[in-house]
Amino acid sequence: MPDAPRSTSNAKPDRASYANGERRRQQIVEAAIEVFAENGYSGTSLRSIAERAGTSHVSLMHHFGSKEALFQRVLERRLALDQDVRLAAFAESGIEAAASVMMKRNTRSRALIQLDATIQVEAVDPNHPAHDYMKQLFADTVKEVLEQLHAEESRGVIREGLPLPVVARQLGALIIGLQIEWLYDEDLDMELHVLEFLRLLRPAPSA
Amino acid sequence: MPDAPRSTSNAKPDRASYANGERRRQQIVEAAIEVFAENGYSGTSLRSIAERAGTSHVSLMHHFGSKEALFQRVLERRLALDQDVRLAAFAESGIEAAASVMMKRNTRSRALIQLDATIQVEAVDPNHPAHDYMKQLFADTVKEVLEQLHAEESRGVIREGLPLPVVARQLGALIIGLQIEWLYDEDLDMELHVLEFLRLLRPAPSA
DNA sequence: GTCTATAGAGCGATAGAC
DNA sequence: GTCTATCGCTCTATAGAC
Repeated sequence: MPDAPRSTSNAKPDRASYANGERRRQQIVEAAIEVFAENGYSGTSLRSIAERAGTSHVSLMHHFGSKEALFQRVLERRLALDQDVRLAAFAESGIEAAASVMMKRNTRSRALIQLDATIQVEAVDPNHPAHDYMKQLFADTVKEVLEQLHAEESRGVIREGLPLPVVARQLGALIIGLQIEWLYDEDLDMELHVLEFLRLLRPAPSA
Repeated sequence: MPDAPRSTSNAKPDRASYANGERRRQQIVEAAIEVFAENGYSGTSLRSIAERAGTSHVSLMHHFGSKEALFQRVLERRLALDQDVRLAAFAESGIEAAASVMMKRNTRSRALIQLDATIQVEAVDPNHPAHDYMKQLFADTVKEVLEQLHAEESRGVIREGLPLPVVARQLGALIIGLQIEWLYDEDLDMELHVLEFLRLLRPAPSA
């Protein structure tokens, strides 16, 4: 998702305030992430988002057309936000380093974690606007992790003979659960718990 | 919370239909579990519960006084529902058998799993009526599991030198995450994933 | 203990002035 | 692009008849 013509900062506004409209929309999406995270889709009102964004619910309707359309923009933004981190992390550094980077980063953004957790559970309903999105995300994540695990296995970093598809799902589920528990207690060291799990997969318990 | 005078079963109704009122309340709580599970606390209306229970929302107000009071009854019932299983399972059969029983049983009750997942996430908000309840439940669970793990360690069922407090939390988080993923795909074998995790803890990978 | 009626508030969405 | 006003709907909760 390219960044759209941005005529702020140093370039002069090339016509009128189209760029300002874009900036406004981004501010609103940012506020919407927080409020949707805290209250879920059905629990969130346009008025409450508008209040946090410093505008009116009519303005939201003007910019996005409907509550659901705004929510879809939130989902897109959320996906875009971690895809760079994800790609960079998984690239070639191994699953431990990747997990480390990802968990460290997540620890820094409560809104994102809460958004994930809230939507994951709410979107269990097949009629929820994020249901298909979420199903796809689960499937993609397991697939990505599984590929990494296979690579690690052939590199000898993890033990042979493990049921890798099961391990991949375990890792995904572990992260989901840890994030929820972390929302109750931010002192929980998510990175540690993930890394310790990966340690269990290593070849020689030669301690 | 003692069980209030119950004049059902063998004692004759000592006056009129007080016992019927109690049965009615139980039916309503049963319906409420399902609806709260599907829509969360804030997403659920008294009218929708009343509809499923075959009565009116005014009747709910009459029996429970408020939406929040009804919700508290739901939480109590949910806790009572698995405490028997929990005690029986954890008693002395070892953590693998306990996990097996618990995951098998959970697989049979979608409403309970969805209720857990929904409330766990929604109650992250400190103002949520189930926030303290949930925090307590997390803490109790980790403590219970940790005790079991210590027992297993001294019995030699699991490897020595593992960071048991971390393992206990991992197990709790794993189950939370698995239950959420299961809500998207009931073919997911939760029991298998938990048992495979416990296998990782065993002493000799002499396979 | 269940009914109808209603209060009082919040919701998503629309219309039209500026 | 933002404003006020409003529609039609749903919500929790209460009042009072039967």
